[in-house]
Amino acid sequence: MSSEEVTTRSRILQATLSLIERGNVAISMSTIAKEAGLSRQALYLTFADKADLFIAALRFADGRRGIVQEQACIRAAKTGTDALVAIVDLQARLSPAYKRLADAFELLRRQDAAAEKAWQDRQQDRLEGCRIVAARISAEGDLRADLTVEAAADLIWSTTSSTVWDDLVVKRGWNEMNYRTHLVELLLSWLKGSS
Amino acid sequence: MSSEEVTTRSRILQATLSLIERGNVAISMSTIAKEAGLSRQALYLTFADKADLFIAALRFADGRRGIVQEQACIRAAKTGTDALVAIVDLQARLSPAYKRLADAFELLRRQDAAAEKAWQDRQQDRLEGCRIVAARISAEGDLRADLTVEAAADLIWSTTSSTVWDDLVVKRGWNEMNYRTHLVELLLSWLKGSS
DNA sequence: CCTGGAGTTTACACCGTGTCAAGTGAGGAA
DNA sequence: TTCCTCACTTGACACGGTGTAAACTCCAGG
Repeated sequence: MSSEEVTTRSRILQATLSLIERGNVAISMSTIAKEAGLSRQALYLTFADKADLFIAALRFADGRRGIVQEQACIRAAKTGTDALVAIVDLQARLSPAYKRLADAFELLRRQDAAAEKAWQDRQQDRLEGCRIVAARISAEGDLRADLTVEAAADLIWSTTSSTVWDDLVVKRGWNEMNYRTHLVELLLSWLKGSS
Repeated sequence: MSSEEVTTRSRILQATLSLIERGNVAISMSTIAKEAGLSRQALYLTFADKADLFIAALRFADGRRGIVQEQACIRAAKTGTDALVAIVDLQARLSPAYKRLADAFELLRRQDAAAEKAWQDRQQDRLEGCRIVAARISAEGDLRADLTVEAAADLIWSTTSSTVWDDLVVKRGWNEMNYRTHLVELLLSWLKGSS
């Protein structure tokens, strides 16, 4: 179970992620096979189908970055407000790579229920993180009285999505600094409420 | 040029939109032809290719709803703040149909430059609307001093996207009322700024 | 009458996915 | 050494999607 072990499986996953991260959008099984130095058929010896391969690639990518560890950092923040900053921060750092993965999954999700589920599970994890932070802010008395923790979590979750990141940073050319400060301001002014 | 005229072209476009709005995601030329009561080849007599057809369908949909008229309503609002409410309101009403169109375009945009451009043009129109509203809010002295009109417009634009609407209303089950009040609060508290 | 336009059928080339059958080659066990 | 097995290769196929082409039908207008 050494993480450095080079199995055929890991070579395929590496090749897949390499293609995804290179921004190559239409990725065929042939392309992946070529990238991994294998025949197209060899992919089907390890993975049931394309969706199966991509789901494995998703988990592989999550494992390679320390997603769990990153999320622990959010939990370790001193206050709920700091945790919110950490969420925005994490999103600013991870979104470039995430966006590519999301794009690669876009086609597959519509056709394959398992791929859709894998993607939703991942979103669910992020939502769970947002919920915890919203609960902390509430517990610390920083949440406007007329907001529920649920509503706060949902809105934090949706505004810190990689789609919004893409709109602002990629499409509108914001730099990372602007993204972080403005998103934190946006959410905090709403959560704490004073107007 | 009667808008009620039933040409082959309009029958094809109707059929296409009907399939898109029915939530049918994988739409093939065969399916459209069947829906329109024509042979698959007939589609190619009117449209160069699938992207061409979908771009026409996009414009057709925009024309059928009075998009231009709707946007005039935003301009007609008494204050910049009212205009912002109108934007959120419009988005709440149009997003269900928009989201379907966006999904149908998702696949095409990656492959066809013209389809990508048509979609971007449309996004650009909405951004332009946000810019005008941001400028009005600024002119009326309601914009926080440390915010530029550009930044305000960008953030209004990205948080009122149909993706955020989908996240909140479809995925998180918000009702229209919640979506509208919370989004307006979110944006106004940030724009006017007091914390 | 006959011509052209709109639409039809049938066929093809090309590509992507997924399956199948037969072959190869290297390493381990007897 | 021989034999077996496992991982992998090659080549073929069915299926479905896009886009092109040729030939046929049908009908209205000159």
